[in-house]
Amino acid sequence: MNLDYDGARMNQAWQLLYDLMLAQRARMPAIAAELELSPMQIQLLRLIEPDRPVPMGKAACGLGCDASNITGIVDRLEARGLIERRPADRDRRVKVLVITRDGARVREAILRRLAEPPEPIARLSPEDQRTLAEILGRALARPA
Amino acid sequence: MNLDYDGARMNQAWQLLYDLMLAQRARMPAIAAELELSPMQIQLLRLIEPDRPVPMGKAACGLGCDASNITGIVDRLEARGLIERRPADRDRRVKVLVITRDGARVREAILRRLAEPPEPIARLSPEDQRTLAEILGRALARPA
DNA sequence: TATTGTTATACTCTATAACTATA
DNA sequence: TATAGTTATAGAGTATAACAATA
Repeated sequence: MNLDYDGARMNQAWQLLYDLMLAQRARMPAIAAELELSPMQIQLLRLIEPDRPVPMGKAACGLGCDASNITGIVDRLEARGLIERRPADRDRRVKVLVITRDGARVREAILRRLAEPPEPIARLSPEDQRTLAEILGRALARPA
Repeated sequence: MNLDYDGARMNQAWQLLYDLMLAQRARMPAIAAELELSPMQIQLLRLIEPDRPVPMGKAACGLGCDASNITGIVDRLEARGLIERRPADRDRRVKVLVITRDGARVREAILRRLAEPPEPIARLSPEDQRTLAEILGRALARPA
């Protein structure tokens, strides 16, 4: 696709990354469907490590959605027995999310599935993969 | 976040890319809000170049959604005068989407906004950016 | 018969605002 | 008062199935 505008051009590395991201984004609904979960449910399960309770506020932040949304997402996962709400010890306003044994199994499947690199990346030579990891490591090393 | 599972490890380049994608994905709703459009509406406008009619079926394919969804997305953009439906010449079942003059202006703003690389990429040295573009170019060159 | 786009339906995600129970 | 989570509401995206017009 032509992404020119007014004669200027998108930073080339960024444009390629953007294309890759679009391709990957298209993969997500399919992965979600395989696991019989929605993309947001997958994202949330990914966030909750076993024996690492996550306050709902943190979960909303991690999913980049409003606090009012997390309620429904948690409702649906809890209804399926994959996570549980528990009152926090010190602050009784807070509820923490804990992954159940069933949830942990589903989470393993999610991580396993997401760990598969998409075709374009998997195809790269070992050298290119190493260089890519180095550069991206530098890019992400210094949090803005 | 720890993405280990069963002792194995996500391909490192892919893991970094994935993190970068999550960060970028979080940027989208904000960009959409700026332009007073939804993410899908932005995606569709991006797809329709001026004087390049796009059949609705192609649009659905480009957006990676079902044919039944494109109807509503087009409805909302058409209601705002940004695109138009027109019957196709040869096959009267087909409708093509054309961007209006107003739509083209909004599209320019979208492309301009999306062209800004996210912080982590923008910070990279020119050499790293060049190398990154080379590697990603190789990755995407050979369509699977 | 097959295909394109639409409609009807049902569910998920989304933000805003008002509410509750705590702090 | 301020904060964490909930509820109510309204809008947008999602897939499935049934449908009309056309091929």
